[in-house]
Amino acid sequence: MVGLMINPLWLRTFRTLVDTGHFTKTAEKLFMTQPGVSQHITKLEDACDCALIKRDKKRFDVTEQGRLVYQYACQLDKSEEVLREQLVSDDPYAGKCRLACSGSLALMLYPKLLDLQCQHSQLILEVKAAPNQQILNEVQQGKVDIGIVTHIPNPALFDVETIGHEQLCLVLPATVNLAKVYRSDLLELGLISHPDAEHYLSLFFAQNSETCFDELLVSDIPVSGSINQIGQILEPVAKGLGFTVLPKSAIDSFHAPEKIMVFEAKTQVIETLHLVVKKGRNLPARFDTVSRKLQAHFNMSTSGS
Amino acid sequence: MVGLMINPLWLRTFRTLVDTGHFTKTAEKLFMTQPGVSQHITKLEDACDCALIKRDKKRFDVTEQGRLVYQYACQLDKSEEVLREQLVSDDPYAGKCRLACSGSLALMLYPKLLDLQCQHSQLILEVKAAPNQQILNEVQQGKVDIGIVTHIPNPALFDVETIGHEQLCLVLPATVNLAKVYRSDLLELGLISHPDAEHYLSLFFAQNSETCFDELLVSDIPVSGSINQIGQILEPVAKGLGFTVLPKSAIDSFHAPEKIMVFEAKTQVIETLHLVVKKGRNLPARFDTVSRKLQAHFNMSTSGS
DNA sequence: TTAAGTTGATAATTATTTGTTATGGTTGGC
DNA sequence: GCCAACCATAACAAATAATTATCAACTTAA
Repeated sequence: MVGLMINPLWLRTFRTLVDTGHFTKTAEKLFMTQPGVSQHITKLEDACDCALIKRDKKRFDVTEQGRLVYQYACQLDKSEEVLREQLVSDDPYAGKCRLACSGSLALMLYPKLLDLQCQHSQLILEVKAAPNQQILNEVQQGKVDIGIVTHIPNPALFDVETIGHEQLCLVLPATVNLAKVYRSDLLELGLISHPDAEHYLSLFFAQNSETCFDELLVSDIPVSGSINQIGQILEPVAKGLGFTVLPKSAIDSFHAPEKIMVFEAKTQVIETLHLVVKKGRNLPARFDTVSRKLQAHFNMSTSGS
Repeated sequence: MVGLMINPLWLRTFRTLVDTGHFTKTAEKLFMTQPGVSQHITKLEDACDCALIKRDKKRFDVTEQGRLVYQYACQLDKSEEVLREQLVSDDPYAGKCRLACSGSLALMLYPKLLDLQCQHSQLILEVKAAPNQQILNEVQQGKVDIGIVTHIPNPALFDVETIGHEQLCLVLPATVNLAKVYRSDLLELGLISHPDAEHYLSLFFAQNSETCFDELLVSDIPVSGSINQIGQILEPVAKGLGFTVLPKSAIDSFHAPEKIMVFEAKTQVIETLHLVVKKGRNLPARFDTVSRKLQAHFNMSTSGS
């Protein structure tokens, strides 16, 4: 490791030295004395470990390395200016937005968000599919900026806002083909599990406990398969290997709907979606843009269905 | 203007602080004391004129601005590393090469040099067409790295190397169509001038003084037009508006050769091409690459014709 | 709840760095 | 050849940075 770091002050001096071609004029321009300029150049040359100018009598030529350093100095200047601009301006259409949500939501939302990114190419969207608890953790740790979860978290740690609803459906293989589904059917088939399966299922049972699934516990159901890729969850179901629970939106996009059967529950199981942000964090303007886009989506889909 | 400049040392501290999440650990890692870390962060925040971390009891969260500055720090780190690499390595296939030569040479050489750039995309070629004297000036001032000129300049100021030859030709409108051209013809037509026309013409007269152009002086010839774009010089000649002198290579590429007539002089007028570099400047390796390419071109064209 | 042990902020002091003045050696113009 | 301009070096003063010492707030464990 080299002891010296390149000091931007030296770079500024070097830059004006190259521009003016005179040590004395550089000193004047930068409101410093001539020996100061000499010293800055010496320091910079030490830090770069090479000659930046070739001193020839009274004149000097910029060396090859000097040119590179000059270029670097210009670039640095520019970068810092850009940074300063970024620091003060809160551009609603530029910057990175990191969102975490369930796989099924990601499937729905990412295309919408990419539309937004197409309109504003400076707006970078990063969507991560994760189970509820992980979303909360990552929001808390600052690994993502906003999360969408299905139950209201600790209000001491998060700022929460409701943004939409999702209907949960029980999906079985089409081969089952029953008018009514009993607990024995589920126990026989087994669950095709996924990151949110247990949570969804417990909601389902809770709201339908007095119909066909009397007193069924999630822990009673054997797991007959598992996959954490939203697009593939229904594959084993279509093959008759088990059942699962998923939001309606995720089922609608399945490529072979004739091979699965969606069970119509007595009472619809609706899950509320909450936008969560780490408590006390005031997000920059671009998150409003994204948030508005999300809300537009959910308003449209609820009024549309 | 903001008083404080962003110090890379503060940035390094900030970066490790964000990475570790602890002031104390940062201090250990950077072989400094804990108050030093605190001070660096404070300084950096002052320089950025905004909070970079949000102190919450013992923990802290990186603010939006903090993220930007962190990103900036990483970028800076990378840049400096790249610079240091560039400073030590003398890559024969990367960097900028600025060449100045006559317009006709540029016409010939630039495509060849672009071939080189296609092979090595890091090698940036900048070719500038200029008259002889300007080339020498710019080489001297360091505005271009190498020049190609047609007469040997002051050896105290330049390092010179011969790299090739060019035949000069007198070009007249095809309508003239004479077996022999006399001084009166030239005086009547007038010269279509271009940056090197006077120089070329004086060479021509000097070597053919005892044939048809007895004692003709360049200053005697009226100028009937002028253009500094090599590709367009022959247009007025083709239209019968005047004559000019050009290197053979430039004439060969004219789109309407039937409208012009190249005068066959008694003694061929050959001009020697010299590669010039500012005296004492030792060029980096990439100039060897370019120089070799140039030499290959001239060797090929002389052996080929 | 309290006591011990961390952790980060602040103040005071010391060390280092930076910038200035003073000075001298070359160079180039007249 | 002399004078003025220019840059380098040295010595010193000013400013800055790092350290030690200390304190307050929180965490953990008894």
